[in-house]
Amino acid sequence: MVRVGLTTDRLVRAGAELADEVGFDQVTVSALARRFDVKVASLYSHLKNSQDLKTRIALLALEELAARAADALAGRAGKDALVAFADVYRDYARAHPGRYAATRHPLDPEAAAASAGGRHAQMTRAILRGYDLAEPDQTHAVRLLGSVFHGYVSLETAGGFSHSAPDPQESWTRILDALDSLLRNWPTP
Amino acid sequence: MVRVGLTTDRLVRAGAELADEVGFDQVTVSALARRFDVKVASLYSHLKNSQDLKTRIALLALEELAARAADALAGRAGKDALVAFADVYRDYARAHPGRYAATRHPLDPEAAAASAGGRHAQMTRAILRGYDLAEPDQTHAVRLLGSVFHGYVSLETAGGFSHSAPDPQESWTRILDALDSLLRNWPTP
DNA sequence: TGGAGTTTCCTAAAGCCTATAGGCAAGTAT
DNA sequence: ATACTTGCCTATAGGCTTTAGGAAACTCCA
Repeated sequence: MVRVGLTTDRLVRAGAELADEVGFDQVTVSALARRFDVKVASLYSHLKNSQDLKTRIALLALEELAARAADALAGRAGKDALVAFADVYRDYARAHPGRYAATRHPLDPEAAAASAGGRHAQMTRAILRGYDLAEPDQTHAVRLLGSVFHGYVSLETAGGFSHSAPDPQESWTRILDALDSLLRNWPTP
Repeated sequence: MVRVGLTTDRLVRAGAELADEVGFDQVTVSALARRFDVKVASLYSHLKNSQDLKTRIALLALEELAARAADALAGRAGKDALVAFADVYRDYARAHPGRYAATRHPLDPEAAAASAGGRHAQMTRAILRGYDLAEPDQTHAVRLLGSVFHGYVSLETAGGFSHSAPDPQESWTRILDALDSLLRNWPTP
């Protein structure tokens, strides 16, 4: 009996790769076992169950994304920061569609609390420091930015904009221009 | 042997209800058979397979949503139309989370072509007639609106805004105000 | 009205996935 | 070298999908 050296960490990282290749929904304990050339039951010493695997992949993806976003934000402000931050999301989703899908995986409250989710919100708020928005408008703007980033990336990766002019990159650029303009001229009722 | 009177249509409608109750991902041929108190194999005379069921539920939801949107748009223009249209999406997603999730289900090209997807895009364009946007900015704006609506609704139903002030309804209203303002002052590079 | 034909639902079975229990061997510590 | 722990195994059970083939219920026409 050869020991392959399975660990929870290796399994989760391989699961993330698998997600990018076949889609997050298609990530199964069976497929992962196949990838390590190991029997399925062996994985259950390292993973509680299938749900646990998916949750851990989601947390990994959220961490990765937060790290890239933090990196992109360093030393930038205003529109520069806005665009860099937005690009991180879009680029990550295009390079790692399965991982990105994982970030949309519903987390139970404890997992959510332990996740990088809070950092994402904090970074969005940091971007808004470059604009002049007081509460509660700042929160409204945080929610708007989150919606646009997630919505655009989600529709684009789902193929919603494919095969139709103009180029999605062009729309993305112009939408970020528009958001910048909107944040500088946020309407008060 | 009692005949229950299964038809593709009844199955799809029941599948949509099931989706709203247990989530679109949990819709299975087995669960549907259970609901009709019928053996699983019996459904395969009416449905090609599990994928077929999900696709049909997606098409049903897209139709319903398009019908409601068309209704909301009738006799409205400008911001009035924008808000009414957006509310249709949000209200539909909150009332029918499973069906809404179904509308995000990837469709193969033929199904997509036969779907109400095109009408949704057309209606978004119709809203923009109340604003002064020439191509390609109109398309950029269509994509922005689609992203915001889908993104916000998706994050909200995923619980992203729950248990945090301010009220999501308030953010929604202010975001629509902001979009209206943005569309009236669309920046040109 | 009484088949003939069609439709609807059934049983049976195979394949894949999740999950648990219990066992043996490879590594580790004394 | 022996005892302990850990890692991966076999075996098993239950659920979902899908196909094949059969029998009962409905329909339609002579």
